[in-house]
Amino acid sequence: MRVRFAPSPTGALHIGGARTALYNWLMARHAGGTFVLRVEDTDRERSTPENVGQILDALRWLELDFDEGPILQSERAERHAEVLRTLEEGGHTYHSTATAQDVRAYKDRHGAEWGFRGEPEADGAIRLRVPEGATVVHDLIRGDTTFAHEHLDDPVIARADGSVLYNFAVAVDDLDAAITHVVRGEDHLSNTPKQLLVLAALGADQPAYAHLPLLHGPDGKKLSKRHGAASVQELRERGFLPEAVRNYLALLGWGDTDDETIVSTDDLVRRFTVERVSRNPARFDVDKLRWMNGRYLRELGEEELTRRLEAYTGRDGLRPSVVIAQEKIQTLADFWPLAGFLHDGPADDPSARERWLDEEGRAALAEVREALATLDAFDAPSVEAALRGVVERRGVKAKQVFQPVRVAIAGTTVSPGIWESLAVLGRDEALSRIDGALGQAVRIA
RNA sequence: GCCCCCAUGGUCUAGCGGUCAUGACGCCGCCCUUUCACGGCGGAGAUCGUCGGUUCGAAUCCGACUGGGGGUACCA
Repeated sequence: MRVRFAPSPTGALHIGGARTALYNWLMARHAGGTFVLRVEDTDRERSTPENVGQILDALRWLELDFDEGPILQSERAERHAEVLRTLEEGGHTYHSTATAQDVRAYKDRHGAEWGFRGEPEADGAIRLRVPEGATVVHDLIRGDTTFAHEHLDDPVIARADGSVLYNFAVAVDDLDAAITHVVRGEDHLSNTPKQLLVLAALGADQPAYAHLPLLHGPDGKKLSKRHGAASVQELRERGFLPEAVRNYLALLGWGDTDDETIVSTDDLVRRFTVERVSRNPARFDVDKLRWMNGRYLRELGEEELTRRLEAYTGRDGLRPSVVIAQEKIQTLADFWPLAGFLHDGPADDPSARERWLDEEGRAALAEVREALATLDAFDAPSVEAALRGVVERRGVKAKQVFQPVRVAIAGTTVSPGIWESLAVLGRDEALSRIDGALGQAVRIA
């Protein structure tokens, strides 16, 4: 099996493209085949080297390694010209100066359902002669789809200057790369007969096809940069893990008879078959990805999670705070807002201070300060015992004591466990923050 | 307009002629509990887009319609 991923570098790699890449990669790894990367950069206006770099970057981050390529379509111009000549010599093409308007006029005359047939001219663009009959696309996901040739326009396969167009180039490139399975988005289904016609004119065998349903945004509209985390780049910035993204994307449009939702990449490779890909378009649901990402995050283990968090935040010495914060975050991006106070001091949340550092709260806080100052060991169990002692002595609800302490050291009402946090801070820092809160609160009051 | 694809709770998905229609996210409740989470338990939520047909029996097969999507470029 030889499959390929053939993005056009007209922007960042979006999750739709990422999923297509993933499915191709899974197929190749499942079958022990070859995964080829080809860059379709023949769009002279929109393709840029920076975009090519972005795509390679995205694939690297997703850990979808390719075995051959990247093949640049733009570097195959000579070969394309050669094949074009073969087609001309075989009488499969003709020159035509007919424009889009001419095609429309033709349909006005003959009926909208009839494909355009031009008259051969001395020069102009090159059109492929569509023969009589029909072309059947045998799709691994959708079954057979028949396209009657009479509805198909004679497609332009090369410009007047000889530069070739997409439907011609893909066919030739897939043929030359000996691609056995063409797996791509459903937006290509309607163009497949044109490519099949090129192959037929060349007398070549056709590869197997599989057209994946398209991905939509959360609002059901087409996915774009405007809607949610649409690009791979953005997913990375928002703190998602590549392994979670692979799992999520694999299940977005593919299902097993098995009910498992968390499926490791190894298992995906083992179980994935393109025949089981769904025919329905799917919506990208960030909430489900977040949930899944949290699952993966916690499975990483403290050491590895710390490594990733340090790489993500660019900070060192995070291990202790990672340990106490890990069960409360779903993405790498969630970490700092939750646990940053352990490193950079309390956050500033006036409404939290107002709510918890009132007279009552300050009194509790002062008593906590006493208890903590005289503690022998300053570890989580000891701190907990001390705080609970204060609760008991004051005869109040636990939160009447704990929340003021939380606000004092974190600045907000949301944080990791309170005694774990105190222990991570250490006695000196903890007392100093409590003192700070007491002083500050007094000034406010 | 023309050609093509698709249709199971809000979202993803199982189902392949006979099930109380599966599981997950999300949502609600309870438990756990120092906040928020995590975890556990339970719940609400689907006339299987509509209509017709085939059949003793249709989510499952056929057709029409409706809705959504894609293509229709000298873009990819």
